[in-house]
Amino acid sequence: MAKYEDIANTLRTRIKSGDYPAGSFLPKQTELVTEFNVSRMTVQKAVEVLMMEGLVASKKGVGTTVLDHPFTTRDTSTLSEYEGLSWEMAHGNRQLTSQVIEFGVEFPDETVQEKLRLTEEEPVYKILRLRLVEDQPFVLEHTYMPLNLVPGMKKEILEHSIYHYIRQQLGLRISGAYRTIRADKPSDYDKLYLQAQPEDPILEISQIVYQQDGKPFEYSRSRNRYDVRDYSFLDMKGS
Amino acid sequence: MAKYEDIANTLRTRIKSGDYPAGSFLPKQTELVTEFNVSRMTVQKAVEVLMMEGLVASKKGVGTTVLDHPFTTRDTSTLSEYEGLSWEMAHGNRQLTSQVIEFGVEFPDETVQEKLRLTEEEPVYKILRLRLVEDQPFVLEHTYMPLNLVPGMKKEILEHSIYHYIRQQLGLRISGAYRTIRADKPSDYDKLYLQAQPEDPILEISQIVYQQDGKPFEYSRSRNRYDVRDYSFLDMKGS
DNA sequence: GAGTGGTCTAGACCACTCG
DNA sequence: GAGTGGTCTAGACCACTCG
Repeated sequence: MAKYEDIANTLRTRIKSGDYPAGSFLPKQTELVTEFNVSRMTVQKAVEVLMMEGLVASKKGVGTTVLDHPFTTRDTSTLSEYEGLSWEMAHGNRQLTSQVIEFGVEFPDETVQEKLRLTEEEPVYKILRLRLVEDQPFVLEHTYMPLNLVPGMKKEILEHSIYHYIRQQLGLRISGAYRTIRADKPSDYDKLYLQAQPEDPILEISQIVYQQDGKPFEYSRSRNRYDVRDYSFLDMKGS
Repeated sequence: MAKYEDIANTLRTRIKSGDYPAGSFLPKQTELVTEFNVSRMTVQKAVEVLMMEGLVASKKGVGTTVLDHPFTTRDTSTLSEYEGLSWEMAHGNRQLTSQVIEFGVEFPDETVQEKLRLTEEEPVYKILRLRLVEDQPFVLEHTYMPLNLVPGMKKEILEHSIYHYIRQQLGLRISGAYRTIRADKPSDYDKLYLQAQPEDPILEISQIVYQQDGKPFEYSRSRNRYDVRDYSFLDMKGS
């Protein structure tokens, strides 16, 4: 653990515990330098972390203020779609089960070729999973992954967490995801598996997930019942 | 303009122009030090900017790779909702018009009190605007702003860009926004103004926008026709 | 003018990856 | 062992804000 991460953690704890209340100033950088016995550059790196999280904001010539965003008081876990639902649910104490509806290998159609940057001869897994929370239909996930990047996929894995397998077994590292969110009318699949009525909207979150080297390794469309899911996030302006 | 910003701009240009093709390595940090005649810390700050933008990724002991994300080749303008639609449209060469349906002052209800952190005695503007693109209904925006933070709002301003006024005239600085995206059934308003059919889903993007000092100054719900709008963004993992 | 945060330097040590 | 990026130091100068 780097020093600046340590310091950021300490400061974050103090903010969340009310030690540095919202609206007050953080101690001056020179004070933090003496408290933690580090150079000012290191203090600044720590403060930058908190700025990225939306906890504080600095003004030249004035100081660094503790903000009062929703995220200051609420759970800090930015819901990351690619962490997988398993993670999300485990932390919410709700029981998630997965039902594998389709699992096969095929050559990608044009859309999948484009999203995953494959040729038509590079096969992909095609996966359709229904995810249930407390036995209620929650999300229908259409997933495509290139065989060569994610070898050894099994139905058993799909029934638990794909991401656990990808990270722990394959050692794949994720750099980020490109997401598109839209509203849609229910498809026949949605009506069947999500028990959506014809007039029930669907919230679709599609994403392309990238490895650290920039190669896309997952393209998925998550179709959510409109009444059980929204998507929230904090969008901080660059410094 | 800081040195590291200059360097980041130069490197970004080289990446987009194909000078540093996707998949290749960026020059080593020591090489960049000699080229730009700066210290390595400054080079690193520049590279960090590009990492945040999803253009490159570094690996210890290896080097910094140029990635091949959608954003590497496409327009880099991350659509920021709080920039206002006016900006977005001006850059897409599509004509945006605004129709003010409601504009008044009222005491906030409980929801608005909570979102904007106001007491029930602090009045807010209530604004309902229909925004049309090429004369087609596009978004219906319900907006609330506290009077004391945004004084002097006029109907004339609403017909153009609220954000231009807030930034240029009032000098307000924005730190970020908290957004929630969901799908919904059309309301009576949506049916009337967006010409939504009863079975047409609505994509709702609601946001609370914060000033630099952490005070919320706008709460809005943008109701979009499902067939003309989606919401895309790049979610990069923290370093 | 005094104090603040933002940037920058010229070094240093380290963990990591590769052959 | 040689090379890489990540972190850190102890200084320095600056633009900005405030009284």
